[in-house]
Amino acid sequence: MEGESPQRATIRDIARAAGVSKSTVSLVLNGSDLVKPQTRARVTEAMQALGYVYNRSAARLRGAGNPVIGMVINDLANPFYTELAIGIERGCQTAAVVPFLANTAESPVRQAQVIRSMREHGASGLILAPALDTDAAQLDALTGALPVVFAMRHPRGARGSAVMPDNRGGARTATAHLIALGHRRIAFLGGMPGMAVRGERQAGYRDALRAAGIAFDPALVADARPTREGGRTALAQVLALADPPTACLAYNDVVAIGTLHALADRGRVAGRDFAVVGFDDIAEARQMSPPLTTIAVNGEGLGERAARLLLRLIEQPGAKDEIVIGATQLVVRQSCGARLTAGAA
Amino acid sequence: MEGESPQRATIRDIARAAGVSKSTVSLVLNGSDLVKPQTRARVTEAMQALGYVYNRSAARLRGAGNPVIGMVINDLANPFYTELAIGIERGCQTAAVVPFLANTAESPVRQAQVIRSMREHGASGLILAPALDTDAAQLDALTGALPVVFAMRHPRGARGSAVMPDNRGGARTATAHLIALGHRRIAFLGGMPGMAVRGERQAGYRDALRAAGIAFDPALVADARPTREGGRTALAQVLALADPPTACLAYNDVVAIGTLHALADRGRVAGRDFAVVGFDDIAEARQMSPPLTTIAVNGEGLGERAARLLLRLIEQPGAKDEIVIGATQLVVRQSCGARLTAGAA
DNA sequence: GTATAGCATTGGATCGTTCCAATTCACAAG
DNA sequence: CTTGTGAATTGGAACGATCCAATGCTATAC
Repeated sequence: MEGESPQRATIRDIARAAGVSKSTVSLVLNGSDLVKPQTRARVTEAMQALGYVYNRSAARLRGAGNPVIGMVINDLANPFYTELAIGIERGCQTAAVVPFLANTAESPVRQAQVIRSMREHGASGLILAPALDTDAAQLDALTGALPVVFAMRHPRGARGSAVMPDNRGGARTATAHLIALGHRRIAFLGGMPGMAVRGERQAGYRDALRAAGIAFDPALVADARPTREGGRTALAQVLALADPPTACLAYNDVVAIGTLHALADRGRVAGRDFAVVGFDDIAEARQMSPPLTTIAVNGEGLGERAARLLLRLIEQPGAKDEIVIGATQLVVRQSCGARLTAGAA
Repeated sequence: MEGESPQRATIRDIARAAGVSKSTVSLVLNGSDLVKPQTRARVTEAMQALGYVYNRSAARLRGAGNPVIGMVINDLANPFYTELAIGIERGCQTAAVVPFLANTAESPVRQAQVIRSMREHGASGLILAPALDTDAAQLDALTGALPVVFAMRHPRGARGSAVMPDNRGGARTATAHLIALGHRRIAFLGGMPGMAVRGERQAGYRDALRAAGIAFDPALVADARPTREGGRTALAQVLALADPPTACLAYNDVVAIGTLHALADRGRVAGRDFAVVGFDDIAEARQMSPPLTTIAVNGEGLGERAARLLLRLIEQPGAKDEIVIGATQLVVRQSCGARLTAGAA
C-alpha cells in the first residue's frame, strides 16, 4: 500500500483515468444529464479509485457551488443558544447549504474576527446572535453588503433582518400569571443594565404590574450576569430586603435555575415557599425539581425560521429586510406554585 | 450613496487605485517587509476605501494562507462538549488558525456529511468527537490522509491521534471514595451498552469493587440514555430493587444531575439519604443543590491540548500519531455526603 | 562615467474548477 | 452522397490570489 495519495487528485487526474476530458468530469460532478450513463459510471468509478475530494475553493473562485452561511453565536455555553444553533442547522439541511458555526463568547473582538473570517471564506449570508455591546456602525462595516439575519438581539440601528421572540408580551404574561396566583411583591432577577432583551422583558414585567395597579419597586430588580451563579446572587440580594418578594420572574431560564438551586440551599421549596418563573423554556427546565414554569420561546423554531429567512434573502438579493417576532407561550409547571393553588381551589 | 460595491473588489482593483501592481498588493497582504512604508500606507488606504475583503478561496487554491481546521462534535447539547469546543477554540487562537465547528447530534450520517464538507473546504486537520456507532473503516476512508485528533472517544481501529481522560482511573477513584464513605451497594447509572467510554468507566467501577472485596451485582447497573432524563429513569430503576443501593456513580454529570433532581422529587436529600457522584465536572455541577461531587476531567484543557496536538501534526506531516490520556481528579462537594461524615468524625 | 550593489516593484504562470463555444459523432432524411 | 440534427464531448479562457524570476531604481564606490 505505497503511495496512497501524495497529492490530492484533481478532475484532470480523474479525466485521464476515465479516458474523458476534464469538462466531462465537471459535468458529472454537477449532475448534468447530458452525460451518457456509461460515461458517468466510468467517471464515478475513477473518482472512487483515486479518492477524489471536490475542491470547493476552486469552484467558488468561479462563483459556483452551494452557498455557505455562517452562524455566529454569542454564548454556546447557554443551552438556549445551543438549541437555537440546532434549529438553524435543521433549517439549512433541507436546502443544499453548509452552515458554519462559531462562538464569540460575548466578545465583540472575537465576533469581528469571526465575521471577517467567514466573509473571507466566501459566506453568502450570516445569522448573527450578536455579542453584548456590539456597535451597530462597526458591525455594518463588517458585514458589508452580505445578507444578515439577527437572532434574539438586534443591535439598535444595525442593517439586517431579525428573528426574535415577543419578549415584552411573554414577560407580561408571566408576571400576570404570578399576580393571578396572588403575589404582589414580585422580583425581576438577573441580566445586566443595558441588555436590550432584558429591557424588553422588564418592560413587559412593568406592564403587568401597572395593569394590576401594583407600584413598581426598583429594589425588587436585581442585576446579575445571566448565569446560574447570577441567579443565585440575585435571589440572595432580594431575599435580604426588609420586605422581601414572594415570587420572581427571572431574566431567563439559566438564571431561574440558579434561583431554584439557591432556594433549595436555604431549605425553601420553590412553588410552595417562593414562586419562580423563567424565560426561554430550555430542555433542562422540564427536568428541574420542581419543574420550572417558564415562557416558551421555541429556540429551535426561531433558529429554523432564521435559517429560512436568510436563505430567502440570499436567493433574492433585492428583498427587503424583515423582522419576525415569534409568539411566546406560558408553560405552567410547578416552580410557580400554580398546581398547589389549583389543588386548593 | 449609490453603487456601494456591485462586485467584490480584488487585488487588481486595489492595485489600480493605489497605483501599484497586484504583486505589491499581495506583498502588503502578506505583511512582507520588502514594501516601502509609504507604499504600504497607500495600499492599505485603498483597501479601506474600496472595502476590500480577502478571498481565501483564491489563496488556498495556490496552497497558501492560514490552515483551517474542523471540529466535529457529537453532541453540543451536552455542556461538557460545549466546554471541550471552547477549549479547542482557545487552543487555536494563539496560532493563526481558523477553527470551524459542526454538530453531528450523534448521527453518523450527518457526521459523514460534515467531514466531507470540511475536506472540500480545504480543512488541513480535524478534531473529532465521534458520534456513537461510528464505523472505523468508513471513517478512515472519509478522513483520508488528513491529520485527525479524536477527542473523548476513539473508534476502535480508526487511524488518528487521541486526547481522552483517564476514564477507568477516574471511575475507580470515585467508586473507592464511596466505599470509603461506608457504602457497599453502589449503583452504576446511565449510558448505553456498547458505548466505549462507558465501558471504561464501568471497568474502573468494578476495579474498585473488587479491590474492596465487594461482589459485582449486575442489577445495580442501569442502562439509560446519557441525558438528565436518563438519569431520572436509571435512578428509579435501581431504587425499585428489593435491596436498593445507597449510592451511585453516574456515567457522567448530566446523568448525575438527573438523579439529583429525581431524588429531590422523592423528598430525599442527596448526600444525606443517598450519595451521588458524577463524572466530567461541568460548570453546572458546582451550582447544583447540593453541589455535585464528581470526577474533574477538565474538558476545556483537553480541548486545548487536542488543538495543540493537531497543530503539531499539521506542521510535521511525518509525525507519529499519539494518544494523550488526561489525568482526572476527584472533586468532593456535597452530593456524596462526605462533608457529613467528615463533620461526624 | 561605469560598475555594483541591494532594495522595491512587477509580469506572468499557476492552482482546480466552471462554463461557453466549438467540435465530434451517429444516424436519419433528402 | 450530402445535409441536418441533436446528443455527447471537449478545449480554453476565466476566477483571485501567490510567488518566482526579472526588472527598475537609487545611491554609493571606483
